[in-house]
Amino acid sequence: MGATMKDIAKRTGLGLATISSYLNGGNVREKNRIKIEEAIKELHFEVNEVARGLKTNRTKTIGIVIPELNNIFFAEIITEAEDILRSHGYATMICDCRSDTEREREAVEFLYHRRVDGLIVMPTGTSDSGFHKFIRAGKPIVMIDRKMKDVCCDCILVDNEGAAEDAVNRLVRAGHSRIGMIAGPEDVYTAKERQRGYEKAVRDNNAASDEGLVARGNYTIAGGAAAMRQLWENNPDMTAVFISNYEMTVGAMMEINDLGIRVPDELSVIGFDNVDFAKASAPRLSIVTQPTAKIAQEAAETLIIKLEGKDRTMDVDHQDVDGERTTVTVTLKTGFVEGRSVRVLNNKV
Amino acid sequence: MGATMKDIAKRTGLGLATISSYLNGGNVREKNRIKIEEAIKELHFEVNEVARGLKTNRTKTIGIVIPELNNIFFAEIITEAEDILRSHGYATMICDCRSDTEREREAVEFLYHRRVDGLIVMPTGTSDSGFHKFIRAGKPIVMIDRKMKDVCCDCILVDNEGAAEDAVNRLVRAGHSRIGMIAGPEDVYTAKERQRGYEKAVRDNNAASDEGLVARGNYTIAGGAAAMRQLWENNPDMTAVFISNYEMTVGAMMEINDLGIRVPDELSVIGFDNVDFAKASAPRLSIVTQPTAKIAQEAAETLIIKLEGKDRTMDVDHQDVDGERTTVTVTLKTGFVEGRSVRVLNNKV
DNA sequence: ATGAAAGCGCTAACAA
DNA sequence: TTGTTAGCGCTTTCAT
Repeated sequence: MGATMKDIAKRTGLGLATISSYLNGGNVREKNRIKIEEAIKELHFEVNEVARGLKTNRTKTIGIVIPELNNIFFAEIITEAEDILRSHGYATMICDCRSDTEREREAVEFLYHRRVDGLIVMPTGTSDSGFHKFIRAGKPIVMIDRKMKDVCCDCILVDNEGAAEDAVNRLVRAGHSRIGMIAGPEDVYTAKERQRGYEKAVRDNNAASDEGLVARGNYTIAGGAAAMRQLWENNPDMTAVFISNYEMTVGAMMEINDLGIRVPDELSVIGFDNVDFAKASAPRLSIVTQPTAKIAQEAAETLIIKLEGKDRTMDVDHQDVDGERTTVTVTLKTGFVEGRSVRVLNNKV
Repeated sequence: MGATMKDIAKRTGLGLATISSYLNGGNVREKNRIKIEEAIKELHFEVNEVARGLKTNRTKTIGIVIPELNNIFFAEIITEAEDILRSHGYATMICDCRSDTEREREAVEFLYHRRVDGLIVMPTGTSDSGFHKFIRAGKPIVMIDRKMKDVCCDCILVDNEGAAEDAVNRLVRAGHSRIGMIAGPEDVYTAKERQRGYEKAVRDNNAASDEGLVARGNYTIAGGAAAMRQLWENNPDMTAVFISNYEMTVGAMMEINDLGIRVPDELSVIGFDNVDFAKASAPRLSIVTQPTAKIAQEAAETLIIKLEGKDRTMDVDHQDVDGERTTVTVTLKTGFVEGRSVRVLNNKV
């Protein structure tokens, strides 16, 4: 179909190596450069990245594995990461595994077959879904949001514990002491951390710490709604609630509306993650926000450095005990957007 | 790194062709089949899709170009499409062009270089962003959501006009006659269609049709908010409003809350697209919904048929005047989710 | 059913 | 700097 380097060589009377050198930024005599450029234009030549990939054993493609693409938190990260990667010449193959461990394993396998150069993963399960294959092949992995003990790779995390602690502290400073929490699944890394932050703040402030004040919502809308109802029914004296992810925030708000609970008069609320949703709620919700753009940026750049710097970074002090390159764990700070969903009960503030 | 077909050949004492035949589902003597399978297992052989792609000139990869990935409507479509494509062995390369025509052109170019087999596009601009290259190369394109006159490809559309008309008719049947609309950008296909539907319904029902009843919100949250304010201030007698996409629905709700407008007592509202948001609003919003899964399914399947059926479908009655394969345009029906945001003013219902 | 060999479009080592 | 040549791992004739 399209013209090949051979065609350019023939057309210009030059050798293949010269064309290749030109295409890869090597030195070519001015005169020849012009000839080549003319030929390229006339023949509509475009490098065949597939052939190049076969030869170099690098596809310039990154695999991304995420739990849910139609989840604003993940989608924002992907958007940004894809943008950065593409600007560096990397294509991204995205696989949505619908929060299913088995699908995650399949996706990793699929991407391995496709010979992607590296992986960005927000792991769903706690077990190795085939990541070791990549590690063994010397292909870098960056994990986002969750950390896995037995996989040696870079991690970009968020200070979930601190975020939850801060949210609860705000409620305490506003005078609340019976504060509920809608927690995520017990087996999810971020959920555990957020719950730990809540518990720490409750403890440190001598706030009420009944078991009944924590309801589990499983990070889903329906779960958030059910948890909200449960909290409300079991804790007549609860004056505030902290909801620990976006989906559950949506679900809780649905339930709050259905139950006719007045926010913040009857119940103060701090939610999670989605500024737009928070603003569109009545009243505007106070929420913890995650630095999605920053996460994506760190992930993409970490990966690119590993990929491009392979030759340079092999000196001794960049290696760890196993002789592998050192891995980095970055923990980013969360933000907070003030709304009108927290009632001030006293003047401690 | 990994084992190649050659290794399998050596190991089994068979020829390359036999291995290839086995891998591609050809006939292989039982005895040899077993030998091959053993060797594959022992050597951890995995087909190199890159090499295969170079040889066959098919990468088994589909490019997807969308305006915004962090837009729930598009994200839902992508999720579903990616799933279907992957189950057929196709990888997807997603490019988010941030609703920018120039970025869209770059993305199409990028994907062309990557030699993707086909394209799924939700076009941002009105001009050909390099699609002709694909058409010329015989690579199929499926357009979603918007149609472009000068690009010959399959289209999966939604009955936007009908959806808007239906929404307004519902308001009319509830007794409203001064109905506002928050419209999208003048140059966007779907926006024009939705506006046409509104206008048709207004006309057919002899409802008020002042120019001032249509405000333009540009499909953004901020735009929706501004448009809502404008409508409210300029139309003291307006009793209902139809908002024609999701982002503007969010923006309008923000503004409605800020202005303290009571829904549906003071203003009836019909929004667009996101069921979760609609349910989490107070009161629950009535909205037009789009069949995202169906759209994705139609798009993915249309593309796969074109791709796999290339040899079979070349008979005469599948060709159009240009000698190209016929193109299909599918128009899907929208749905409607009833909330509590429409006040019934009479008993026409 | 199987083997031998050519070649997809590119890069890279070596020679000139 | 430039040309020659040998593969990268696979599919695909063409024989056998």
